[in-house]
Amino acid sequence: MPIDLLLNNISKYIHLTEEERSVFKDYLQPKSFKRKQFLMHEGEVCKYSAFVTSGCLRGYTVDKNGIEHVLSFAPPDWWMGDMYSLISQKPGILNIEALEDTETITLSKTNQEKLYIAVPKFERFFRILTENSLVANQQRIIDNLSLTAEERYGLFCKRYPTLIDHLPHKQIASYIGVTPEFFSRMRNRRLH
Amino acid sequence: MPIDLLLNNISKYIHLTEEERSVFKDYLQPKSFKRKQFLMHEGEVCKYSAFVTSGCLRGYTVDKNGIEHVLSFAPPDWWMGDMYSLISQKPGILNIEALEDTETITLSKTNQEKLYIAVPKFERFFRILTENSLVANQQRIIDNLSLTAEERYGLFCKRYPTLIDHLPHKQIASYIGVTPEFFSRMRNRRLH
DNA sequence: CGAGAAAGATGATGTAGGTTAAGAAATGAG
DNA sequence: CTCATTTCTTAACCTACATCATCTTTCTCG
Repeated sequence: MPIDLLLNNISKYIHLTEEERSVFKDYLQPKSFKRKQFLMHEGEVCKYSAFVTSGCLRGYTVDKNGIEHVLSFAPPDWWMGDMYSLISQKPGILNIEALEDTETITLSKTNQEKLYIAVPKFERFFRILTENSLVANQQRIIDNLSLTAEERYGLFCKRYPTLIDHLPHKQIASYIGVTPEFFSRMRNRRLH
Repeated sequence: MPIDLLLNNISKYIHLTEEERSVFKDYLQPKSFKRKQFLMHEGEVCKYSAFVTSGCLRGYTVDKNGIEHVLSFAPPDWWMGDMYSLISQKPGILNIEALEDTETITLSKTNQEKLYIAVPKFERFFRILTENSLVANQQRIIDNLSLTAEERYGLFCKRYPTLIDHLPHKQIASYIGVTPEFFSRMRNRRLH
């Protein structure tokens, strides 16, 4: 059951009673996306966060030259959303697209707020989730400031081994912050 | 009173009773730092977060070539800490230093945990704080991926006008991700 | 399974920003 | 106030990575 993946994930941080679990479930809604389908486009207000149970999502921006920049991937067991738009309820900056057929469990912004009131423990859960995400983002900033592209690629391979042979190279290149051409050259160098 | 700055800050996100406010105060400890004094060095476990009421702090890492990279500044009304170390209680990666004589109100990790239990509302406060911080960090990643150094400098000026004529140029250069030499050239170009 | 599209590789050339070095200006401890 | 230290500027040269163009390989969806 996909929802077990989510409940299991949550149980790492907070303990839920059977009652609370059932309240929580009522607030959720499963959503499926076909490859290349979008969860949201920039300029729209983000209305829910999505927990991936199978497949993979990517969130990216498009710069003034039309070049895409990947902010994050969401393989199974990860949450995805346009954080900025979710919390401000203003038009978002991210495009979120399914890289392959993807199953998610979504929690709408309104239900999330209801959940905080019905089961305050979830304040804690999402606080911890956000803290972890913040730390990962801070580390990425430091990496971007202090490492070469090649070193960042090495780190990516180490940190996300499952993603490496799963994603198109150009997506990884974009996440790391180089062009597909340079990425190709880097990889060739690595194989001596 | 410095603590009013903090209470005022908090009241933007949650409402506290007189009772709760007083519990909160009991968990706090004021700490002063002289210019160039360190709150923590990398490799130490971070034991508290600091809310700045006057002065300014900076958090930075040192790369393998000995070059410093500024992750964040904390002027008055901002929190500072090594998030990674605070939540994991493992040796931290940041050096946190006072850029000038600085007054802070600190909340130890242990008191923060007690606070969550004594006044659960603070789960919400710190969740929101962390969410905002996450959004700012995501934006910085996007900026680093998609803008030139000159554009990032422009943004910095717009977003942190008070910091601009307050901080040594080399610190801003480091935050933006360029060398002091290039920063100097950029600034000259701007003045035509 | 086959055609069209997308992804990847490779070479030639361009450029944003780094490095090194040295002098000028600002700053702060005594 | 002053000298030592740190910060800032300028200039010549260098390199990691981008761009552009072309070709090959791999998908994908009818």
